[in-house]
Amino acid sequence: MDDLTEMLKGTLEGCVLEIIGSEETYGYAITRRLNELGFADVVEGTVYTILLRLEKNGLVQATKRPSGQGPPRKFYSLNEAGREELATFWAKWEYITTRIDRLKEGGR
Amino acid sequence: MDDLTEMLKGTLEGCVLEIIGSEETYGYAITRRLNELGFADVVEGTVYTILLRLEKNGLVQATKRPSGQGPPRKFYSLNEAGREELATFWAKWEYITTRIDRLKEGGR
DNA sequence: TAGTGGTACTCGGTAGTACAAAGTACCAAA
DNA sequence: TTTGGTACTTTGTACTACCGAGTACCACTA
Repeated sequence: MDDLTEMLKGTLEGCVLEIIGSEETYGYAITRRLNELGFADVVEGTVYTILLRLEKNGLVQATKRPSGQGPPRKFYSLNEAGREELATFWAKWEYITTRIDRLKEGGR
Repeated sequence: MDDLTEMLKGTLEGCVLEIIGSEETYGYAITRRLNELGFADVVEGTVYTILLRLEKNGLVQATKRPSGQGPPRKFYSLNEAGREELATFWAKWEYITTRIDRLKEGGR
């Protein structure tokens, strides 16, 4: 699938939140997860900028831990604000997809 | 529904293409249509910038016609390139929504 | 022991998009 | 004559994903 970047704007951050919400994890693994989900062109730089933004906005908590196979990993988990943000993300997603699908069906 | 702007990036252009594709129409009416579809905060400025972009990229054809109740209207219709772009838009949309819904279901 | 490749994070700059804001202009009705 | 609805344009801004380059740790191997 060719260039999806514009369409991913605003949704990729939510995807990262969802991944973190389901399991405490770190940037490199999140990138791999997104790639295997089908977002093949998402690169590390993108994920890290999202993670730094989430941290700056106080939606996640970060802990650095040694890795055993490379440099130390920075593990992220959602805090209360992050869980709320995730919920509103899914609400928005639901809202938009229903409207657009309605439009697609020639709907009113 | 509060601020959807970031999530609409990349999709709004496709919505406009779809609207034009189903009926030759003009900017002001497209804005109203989007608003009644549920995209309440989309304003005229946004739609006009999209229309100018579509025109610049050679995806639509524009014709100015007198209105009878205001200044002349600029009617848009899709050309062949526009119809192709619309098709790839829906393909991308399908692709992304299935992946994200899969992620949402905790899926893999 | 030097080199290679996989793991892991950071940072500065760029392009694209929706939006805000202000302006222009036409017309009908109060 | 002023208001309000219709209709388009233009300039500037904020936000986001991406690119590219850099740093650094570790295991394996020739």
